[in-house]
Amino acid sequence: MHLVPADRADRRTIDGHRVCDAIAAIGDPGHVRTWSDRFALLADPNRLSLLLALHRTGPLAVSDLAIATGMNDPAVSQALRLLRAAGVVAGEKEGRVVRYRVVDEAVRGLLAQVS
Amino acid sequence: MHLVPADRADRRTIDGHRVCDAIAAIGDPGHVRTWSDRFALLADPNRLSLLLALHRTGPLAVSDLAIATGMNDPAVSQALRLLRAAGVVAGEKEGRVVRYRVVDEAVRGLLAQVS
DNA sequence: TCCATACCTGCGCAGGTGTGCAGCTATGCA
DNA sequence: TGCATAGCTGCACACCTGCGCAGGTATGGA
Repeated sequence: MHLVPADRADRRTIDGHRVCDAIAAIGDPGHVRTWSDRFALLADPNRLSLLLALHRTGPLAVSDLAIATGMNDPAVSQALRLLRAAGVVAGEKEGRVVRYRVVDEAVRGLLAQVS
Repeated sequence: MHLVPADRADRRTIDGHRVCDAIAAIGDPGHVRTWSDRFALLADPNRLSLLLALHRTGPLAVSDLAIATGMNDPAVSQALRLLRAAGVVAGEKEGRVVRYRVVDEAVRGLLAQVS
């Protein structure tokens, strides 16, 4: 199998066959991108705190999240907007209170690994 | 239990008791930081590609990683330096070839979730 | 000794990201 | 109707990060 793209087929390899294995292991670039984007959402301490709180204690209001994390309201709001745009959390409006929860299965799997 | 720090004890809560649950759920800030740093290492498509290649095909040389990912050598080198400084990968020198592998258990767990 | 190779490092730039501030919208109650 | 509260948004700023380029170090062979 020659999985090496033509534009770099002339470069010297150390272990030629393992290069092909590596390319197969990496797989679809779009898929890799999807996962790196997911990891990026968890890469901020504030966002990770929000997600851990939501994941382990269930639906929470924005104000309560702000108090629990020590962030101020706009910061929480913007973080949740980002997470909502990515489909990681969803908010349910009850009167003037919005309670958020984690809805992405892949992210829940990652949060479960945070011991 | 009153887990809310004094500096924000006067703020209004929506669900008072759940705030305490949330604070307990978040846990030690240092621990959260450790994990967000870990996620940050996986948040770059190039670094994630390198780690997936190393994780699924075993030890690989820098040049081969460069060919497999389409990066050029300095970029691979710098990425590996970052990962090595974080204790995620380790390199073994054989002559003038350095083969890297993933040595961090937590990261291996995360990589295993990348289906 | 000389050279090619494998890898590493420093530097500078472009691009993205988190945050605070001020102000806006919308809901509920008196 | 008037007001306080919950939440959202826009903007400007400082900060960080990834990358390419050029050049440096170390190993192995002619």
